[in-house]
Amino acid sequence: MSITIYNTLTRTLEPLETLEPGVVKMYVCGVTVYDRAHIGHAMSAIVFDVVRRYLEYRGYSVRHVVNFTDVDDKIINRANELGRDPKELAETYVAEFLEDLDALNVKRAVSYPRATETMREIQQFISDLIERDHAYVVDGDVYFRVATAADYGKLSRRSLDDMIAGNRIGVDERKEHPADFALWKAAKPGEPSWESPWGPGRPGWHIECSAMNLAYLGEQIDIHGGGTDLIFPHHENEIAQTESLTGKPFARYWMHNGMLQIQTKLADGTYKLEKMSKSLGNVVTIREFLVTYPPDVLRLTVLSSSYRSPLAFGAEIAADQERKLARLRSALEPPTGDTEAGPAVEPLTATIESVRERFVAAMDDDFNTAGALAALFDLVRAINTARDAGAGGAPFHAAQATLRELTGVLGLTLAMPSSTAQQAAPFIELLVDVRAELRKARQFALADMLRNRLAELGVTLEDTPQGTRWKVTG
RNA sequence: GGCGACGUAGCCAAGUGGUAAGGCAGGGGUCUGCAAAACCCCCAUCACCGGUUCGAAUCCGGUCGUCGCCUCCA
Repeated sequence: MSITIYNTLTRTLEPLETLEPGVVKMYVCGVTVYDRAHIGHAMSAIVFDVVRRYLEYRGYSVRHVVNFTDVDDKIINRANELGRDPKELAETYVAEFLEDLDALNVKRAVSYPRATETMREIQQFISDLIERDHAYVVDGDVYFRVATAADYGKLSRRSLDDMIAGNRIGVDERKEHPADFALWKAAKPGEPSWESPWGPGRPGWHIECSAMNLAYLGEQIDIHGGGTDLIFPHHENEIAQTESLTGKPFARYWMHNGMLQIQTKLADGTYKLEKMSKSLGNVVTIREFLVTYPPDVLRLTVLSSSYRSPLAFGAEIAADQERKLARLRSALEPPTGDTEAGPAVEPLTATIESVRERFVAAMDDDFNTAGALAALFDLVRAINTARDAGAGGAPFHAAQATLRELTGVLGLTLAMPSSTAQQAAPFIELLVDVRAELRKARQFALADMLRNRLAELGVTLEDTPQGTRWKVTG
């Protein structure tokens, strides 16, 4: 069995065949750093983090590159509003975003090139396109000549005729074709600019990704990723630029994640989905999210559905995911017996291998994380059942190790929520001991009061035959 | 208007020709001083209409609905 990937370019599922055996060159479009990143950005990062982790699990070495667009109108406008330097502002958001990714357990890419630090390569790329008549200069701007790009529109399935027909009023008349797009923009007064053969200016958005791919990964790559909103024009234009220059197919597999949407419950009990946008005032930044929920909650939400579909998110969904997480963690509770053979253990041992097979089969099928999770939940049940039956020792721990390993491939930490709990632990244990004495003395009213008060503080007590366990849930 | 994606139980959702995974919520049990957790059992015919087929959630056509994109500059 091999890994199959849904390729937006062909709209089909294709087996993964890398350019170089055992190596996957993967480029994912990052963010324009003009504001704090939101959970939609996080979704995309998580999706491709899981792709990377799984490819690594299957033995590939993944050369993962993610860009930061750090010069752009939105950044300049924002910097002007705040009275700050655009580059300095952008780097602030870069640093914040990288911290967010760490908090979300997203593995860092191999490199994070910035547009402003790839300027020489970008200019070279543009020069080469001009030289080959794929681009032209007008008043210090440089435009890509779309008519010269073979198969322009093949990714987004549009034709140049459609684009002319559907064009809005006010097309720049200096452009040869309405669909021609800027490779280089002449500087306006007060804007950050770089010297170039065409005069001072800055790069267009699309060219930076083409140039970075060429500089960091070469003429051809295996996987190019991003959100579905980038299919047109961004990725379409990247293809036009790169393939016009190299004459070779650019990315073998184009992967696109669906957009995150906000679900809200209406007064009449029904639900509605909306895109997350500033105008609707429903943007949730990663920072805001992490104040309320553990990072695994967002990851589990992403994993629960297909990466290609729109992702619903809201308070109710997050609460569901938290309970799912608790269930996954329940299988990591220690054994209560030590039976290592016989009917208490045999079903568990059999389950381990079948679960791993189902996990791999699901993930091989275009990273079907929801199917993979279903297999893991069956392992959870098998472990809990075996524990109830008295299983322990090596077979039991092997099952738990498998669960940890496979959830780890998905990037879940299964960590308990609080770190402050560590400091409170001695005090909680003191109360648990006192309560144990009360129960022994059959002072149940007082014992229950202790349990209830601790619950209000976010500490849950569970009485088991082996004694009382406590965990932080708040 | 154009291009594309999608519509599976209260919620999230897997499943692309052979009679619906998984999780949450809900109901009933076991266990427990009572709980909690865990375990067992129950809970859908796949937006609608028509067609192809021995057989369709799964293929084709249509209807309704949801979502994304339709370019910076303007």
